[in-house]
Parts: sequence; C-alpha cells; structure tokens
Amino acid sequence: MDKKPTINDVARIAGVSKRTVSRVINGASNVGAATREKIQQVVDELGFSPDKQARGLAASRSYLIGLIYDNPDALYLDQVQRGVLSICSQKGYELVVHPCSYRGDEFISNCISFVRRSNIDGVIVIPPVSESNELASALVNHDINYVRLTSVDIDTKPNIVVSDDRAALSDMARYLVSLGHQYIAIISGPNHYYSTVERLEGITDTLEELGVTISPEWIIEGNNTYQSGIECARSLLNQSPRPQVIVANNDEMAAGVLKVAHELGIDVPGELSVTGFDDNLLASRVIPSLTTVQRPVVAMAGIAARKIIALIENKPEEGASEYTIKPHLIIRESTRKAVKRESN
Amino acid sequence: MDKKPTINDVARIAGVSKRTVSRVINGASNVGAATREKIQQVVDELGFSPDKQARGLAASRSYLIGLIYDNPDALYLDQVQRGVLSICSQKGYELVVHPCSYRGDEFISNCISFVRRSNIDGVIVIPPVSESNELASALVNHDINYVRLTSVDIDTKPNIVVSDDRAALSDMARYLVSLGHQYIAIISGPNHYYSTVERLEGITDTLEELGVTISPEWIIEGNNTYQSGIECARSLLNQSPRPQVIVANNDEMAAGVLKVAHELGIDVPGELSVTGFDDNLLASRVIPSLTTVQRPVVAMAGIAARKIIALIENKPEEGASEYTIKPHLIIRESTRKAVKRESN
DNA sequence: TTGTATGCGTTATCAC
DNA sequence: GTGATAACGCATACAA
Repeated sequence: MDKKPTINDVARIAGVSKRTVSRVINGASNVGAATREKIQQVVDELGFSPDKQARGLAASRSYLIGLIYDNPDALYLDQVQRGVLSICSQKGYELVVHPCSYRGDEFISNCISFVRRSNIDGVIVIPPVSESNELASALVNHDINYVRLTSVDIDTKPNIVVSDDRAALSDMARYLVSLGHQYIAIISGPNHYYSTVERLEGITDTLEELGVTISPEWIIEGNNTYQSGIECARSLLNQSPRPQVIVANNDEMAAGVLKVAHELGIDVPGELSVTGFDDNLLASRVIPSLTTVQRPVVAMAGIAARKIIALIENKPEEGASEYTIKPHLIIRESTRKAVKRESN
Repeated sequence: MDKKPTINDVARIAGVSKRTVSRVINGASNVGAATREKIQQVVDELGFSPDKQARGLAASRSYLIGLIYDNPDALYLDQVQRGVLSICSQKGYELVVHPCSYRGDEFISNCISFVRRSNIDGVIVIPPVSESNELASALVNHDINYVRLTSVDIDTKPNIVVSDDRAALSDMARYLVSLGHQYIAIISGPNHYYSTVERLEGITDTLEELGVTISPEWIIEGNNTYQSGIECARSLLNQSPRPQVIVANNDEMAAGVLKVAHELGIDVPGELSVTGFDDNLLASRVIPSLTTVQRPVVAMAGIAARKIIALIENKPEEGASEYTIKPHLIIRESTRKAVKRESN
C-alpha cells in the first residue's frame, strides 16, 4: 500500500513551498515558467491529485453536485445522470444522488439538510420536483446554488434549462393535421404540472390555428401511468363516433391506449393513430412502435451541469447563454394518414 | 444566513471541551451521564450535525459510497440506487454514482482514481462490471472496500450479493414442461458473462432432468439487445419445424422475438410461447405481456449497502450473513399450454 | 515571483 | 470521566 501523495510531498520533492504547488494546481498565473514546469512534472510523476475533502474544508467547497428527484422515469433519470456526469468528470466534480418524496412538507427541509450535511456545492433539480417554487425559494434563502430542468420559463436564466414542450406539441399538431386528421382526442396529464399545461396548450392552440376544433369531452386528464392510460382510452374509445387520433401526455399512457385498442380490436394505426411523449424505452419496442416526442435529455443535463458549475465558480457569463432546447418529433408506426369517415 | 454551528459552539455553550462533545456525538461510552445529557441537549437546540468533510479529513473517511456501473438497464440502475439509498440515508452515507466504460484497460485505474480522489469509503459494483475479477483484485490491492452484485459465487461472502439466476431458470424450465412443452429454443446471451452461463445451464440441465432434450441448433447466442433478439428470432422461426417456445436471456431480446412473431403472423402465445428475464419496464407493457423473471433488485441493493457499511465500519458479523437471493417467475400472457403438434 | 503562518471542523493521542 | 493539543491536507492573508 503506497499512501496517497500530498501537496507536501510534491513541495518537498520539487524543492519549493507548498504555497507554490498550490498555485500551480489551481492554475494561478503568477508562477515562474521554470518552477511551474518543475512542479507539474513532479505532480505527474507522483500521480498527485488534491484531496477533495481537505480542499473542501479549507475552501468550504466539496466538489460535490447533488441531483434531486422524485420517482422520475428511470430512463430519464439515467440520461440525466449521463449528461451531468459527462461534464462533471471533466471539471472535477462528483455527482451525489438524492431521491426525495415530493409530497409532504419535510421534503424541502430534507433537501436542505442533505445539502448542508455534505456541503454540496450545488444541486440540479429535475421534474417533477423542479416545478416546486417553494423548494426553489428555500434554496435561494439558504444561499444554495441550483439549476432546474423544466418546461416553463419559471426562473432566472442562469437557474433553468427549459425544454420547449409547447413547441414540440405544436409540431405534433401540425404533423397530425398534415396527415389529414381532425378527430383528435387528448389524454392529458395532471393539471397542476406546468409541463402538462404546456403540452396541452401547445397542441390545442395550434389545432385551433389550423382550423381544427377539438370537442371538450375529448380532452381528459390522466395521471401519467399505464393504468390511467388504459382507463382513459376505454372511455374515449367506447364513444361513437370515436376519435381517430389519441395524443397521450406520455409514452406510458400511450402504451395503455395501444393495449385497449388491441383488446377492442381497433387497428393501430389503420383505424386509430396514437402518439406519446418521452421516447421511452417502450416507445420503440411496443407494437406498433410509437410516434412520440424526444427531449434531448442528455444534452439538457449537460447544460445544467455547466450552469451549476458556472454558478459555483462564480462565472456568470458561462452560465447565462443557452437555456432553451426544443424537443423533436420521432415518427414511427403508430400514426398514419387519416381515412375518410363514412358517416359524419 | 445563520452559519452552521460547529463542535466548538456546542462545547462552548455546554461548557465542556470539544473532545467530550466528540465523544458524545460518536456514541463513546466513557462519558458521564450528566454531561452527556447536557451536551445532547445543546446539540439538539443548535441543530448541530458534524461536518462530513472535516470529519472525513480527520478520520480519513468520507461517508461516501460509490456506485460503479457500465450501461446497465436504466430500470435496474434505478432500483439499485433506491435500494442502496434506503439504507445509506439511515446510516448517514451518501451515494456517488460513477459510470465507466467496462471495455478498455484504463477503466480499472479510472475506478481506483475515482475512489482515491474523493476518498470514497467503499464501492458497490453492479453487472456487468461486477463480473470483472481484474477490477476486484485491483480493489483488494488498493485496500478499497467493495461489494459486488452478481449471479455467481465468485468472491468471499462479505463481498458479494448473489442472485441465483440458475435456480430461477430451473423453475422456468419446470414451468414450461408443466405446460406440456418440449420444442424449446433458447436465445442465450454473450458467453463470456457468468450470468449467461448460469441462466443457460439452469434451463438446459433441468430440461434434461425432466427428459426433454433440446437440439443444439436451437440454442443460439444473442448479445442482449433488441436488435439481436430480432435477428435470432428470425433464424429460429424460419426453421421447420419451428420451436413452440423461445426462452430469451432478457426482456429486450424477448421483445425482439415478439416483434418477429408479429411480422411472420405467428400468434403469441397461441403458436409460440416467449419468455424473458429482468421484468423490465417493457415486460408488462408489451402485447402480449411477457412471462419473465424478476430479481428483487431493491432488496439485493439494500443488502449490498448493509454489507459495504459493515465492511467500512469493520463489523464483520453484520456483513457475512445473508447473501443469496432467488429471483422468481412472473407469469403473464406470453406463455401458454402446448398444443399437440400435427406431424412429428 | 515565492514563502510563512494560520485556519477550516473534526478525530485521536496522551496526559490528568 | 475529562481536557489540552496535535494531526488531517489544503487554501489563503500577509509578508518578503
């Protein structure tokens, strides 16, 4: 067992003071070229890298970034982690995950104490927790850096990365109309989520613009689960006339729609087109594969990571630039040209 | 902004030395009952909790547990994180995630330096990385605590949690035979994984015991992807006579089988039974839903967390007990009683 | 451009 | 049982 080299070892071997070594490893400018090189060489030789804890203790930083979430889609979470980590590892940060239960009052104090306990330098918050303005203001009050991933412009530029769900569903509307559809039903999500409203309005507003009206009883509220998709689809598909398109708020519910259509002997996409949102693992595996919307989650998470680091290191210019990303349509098998309706 | 109270604050207010406070917060026995109570009271009042970094610097512990993985199923990863975190948070540890690319030589030094950099107290390694004995011995050499999740008994008891895949697939074989099946094909996984061999032998050995022979050309090797499932299914289902059952090494490939069967107009489960492994998100959503095997991943991860903490805190008795878990069959729609074959 | 001294919040060594 | 005091490895006023 060779012990980890410390800054003292480097200093001793290089024949300088540790202060100078500290300058070099932190990229300070005021160091002679010769000494710098000498020190760098010793650093490389020893494989020295500064101890994060000691460094943190001295500078009151931990080089730890927290990820706060509550029960998101597993695939989404995975993509977020990848995106964040690709940046973190470059910049010398580690990622600490912190699931919490969004419901309940203590979830906020829980998050705060999580940050406090481990001196987390900043947190990235993902949906649905990211929609909590209470959490956001608690973070502000406690002077904690944060970035939230969301679908609405609910915070200051350096603190959000937004996915323009509205625009994406507007595209979806245009696409469906271009296929000749007009009998469109929607299985929306829980109304208290911003994202739900964005998606819903994205589609309805655009349909209206295009002269397609959608009857109110064809817009129903699901809760984003498979089971809920099944129930909503049942109530929709047992009507007469029934819709020729069902736009679901996510892939899980869309999968539920496929299930019910299959039960009722309704051919998808022959008699019914179905769309989802997320581009889940499901989306491409299900039969027929789902036309859906893909958010570039990995990229968004990467941007969030850059922003949180900019915040931590106090470089506002780096964190303020890009912040909106538009998801894009993935067209697969579950949608098709409208067929002329016999009656009606 | 009220600053975080330190051990000094507690000591001062309680009118004792910090050494004594330290004793109390660490549950040392040699402290007078009166002083202990007094100190505890001040601690509660101030909401004091020891700073992890300082604590770690002094005791060379970080209270950080690392999770090492490479591109696992997202759902699996999510379940592992949940399981580990449920224990970690109780015991005051945080979880740091560390994806790595299993391929390549530097992945080992990468992992080691990850642990070193952040003074990670111990790591939990999940499949497929957990099958790397090279990594394991590197961890041993560097004196790093670890626990691996695996499906074979490849390490000492305190260092593994094993899922008995062999037994699970033995059950699967018995189940299929009980349905009257004998024309069984297998889409196996990459041979160099222990888990693949376990699953394959689990089923073939049991079939043999039961007097069902399986012809060698009906055992083919996929690579666990959807695409690979499709290719293998094609080659299997275009044979004549064709199998009445396809046992896939995981749900992804089983989904590929369903896809091909659908294309070829083969009814599942009427003409063909299909099984998977994992109980993926897919498994219950696909039509027909998949008969598959579910590993109690959350529970296993929880055990792994207990074990790694036992290792860290040097309490061997706690870490050595339970370590094998048997996955269980989930029977859904994709399997059915065998139909008599006309010819043959 | 370089070095000295001090502090960060805790644990651990030793003496009392 | 309790308390000074020295680590732990680094950053940072301040000085030279």
